Amino acid sequence: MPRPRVHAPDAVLDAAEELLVERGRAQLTIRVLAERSGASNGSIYHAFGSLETVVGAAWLRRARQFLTLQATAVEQELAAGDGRRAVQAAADAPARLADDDLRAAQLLVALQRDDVLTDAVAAPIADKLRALDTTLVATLRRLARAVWDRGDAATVDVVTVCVVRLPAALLFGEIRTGRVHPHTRAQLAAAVGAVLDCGPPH
Amino acid sequence: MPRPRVHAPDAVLDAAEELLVERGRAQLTIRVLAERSGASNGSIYHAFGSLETVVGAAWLRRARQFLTLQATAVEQELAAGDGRRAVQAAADAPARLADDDLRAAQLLVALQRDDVLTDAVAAPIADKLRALDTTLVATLRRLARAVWDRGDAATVDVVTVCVVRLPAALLFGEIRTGRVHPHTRAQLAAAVGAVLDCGPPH
DNA sequence: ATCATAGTGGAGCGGCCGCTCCACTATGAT
DNA sequence: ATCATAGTGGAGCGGCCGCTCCACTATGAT
Repeated sequence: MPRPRVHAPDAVLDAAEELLVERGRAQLTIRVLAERSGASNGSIYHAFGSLETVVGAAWLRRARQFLTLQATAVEQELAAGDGRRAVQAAADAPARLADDDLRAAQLLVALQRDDVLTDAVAAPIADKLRALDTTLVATLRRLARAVWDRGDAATVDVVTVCVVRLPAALLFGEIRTGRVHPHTRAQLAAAVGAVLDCGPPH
Repeated sequence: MPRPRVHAPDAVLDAAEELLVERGRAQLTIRVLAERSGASNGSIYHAFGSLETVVGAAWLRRARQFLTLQATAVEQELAAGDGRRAVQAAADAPARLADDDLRAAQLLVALQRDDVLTDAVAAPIADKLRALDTTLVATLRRLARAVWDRGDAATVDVVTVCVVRLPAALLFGEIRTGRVHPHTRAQLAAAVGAVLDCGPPH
């Protein structure tokens, strides 16, 4: 009964993604997005409600892609029974994503979770973004149990350092420039191993 | 012969520092800075020329403080002849700065070099900021030589990972929240050791 | 043919931004 | 006393922002 869409929402997200990777969040304005995507200001607001919702929805697609890839890699190593290697695989996941789909990795590197999940993100997208936290924490706890037979806060913190902080330090810059060196991945695996060897606080 | 200053430029930098730590760069506007520092819009522009110059000058003070502390720690370990421990000391420098002067560390964590050194920074401050790069690279090369008797790009890159990237990953979040745990410093030392053991690419 | 309605396009509102402009002020030199 | 001048204070300019508003359109149902 209504007029059909002429701008697919996904096409707007694609344009937003390009602009976020090329120019960063601060340069993504509704006017630039309208020009790049071909959709008018009015269409974008009708479909999404706010610019931050567009950013949230674009990020959500890629974060899901990443977590799926990461979970697959983790399950594979856990099936082989090696908790330590599972943590290393989880840490290496951003590098694997960059191999598979550089733009996906570049979007996740351009914008962190807290940059995305702001008050202006519409509830349906915000809820889905928060659901990703639960997924990630579940993976982290699973890894902590695999290494130490414990999934308490202290062990989860150690795994978080290995799987979130160390990859950000070593890989993100190279993903941004488009080339992840094998040597950097080896350094990451070594650093993860060393942090795991420290164990949780006393 | 002229009218004397009623607002010391350092007091404006102090106010800018507070605001940067408390609210971040995006919330630091000339109006907020004028209100907090007590200096008027006109005074601030007369003294600095642009808001980005204020930010640059505030950051410069703290970056110098940090590099001095870091260089002292490095020299001490190099005098003892242990290149590996010198790299670990350099990596630990942000944690030591946080112990000495939390606000200094928080400013450096709130803003990275590239956020500060923009086109709008007045030449005298911009030049001094660029001079810090030279100082840091000299330290990195010195460390590379101490570990491998080489100061080429490949070895300097490894030291950069140890001294710049790993501390950012492990310490910055805790500095932001105001409490650096000893266990985190131990993890950092272990990760630095592991990355050094990898050596430069083949 | 008419109607209800989701979607479209673009003018423009209100607000904040960095910065400019300029009348004015407080000093030391004469 | 007068003057030159570095510094002060604040009004307000021009520009960009996110977002609203609303007349209009293209469709399927009747």
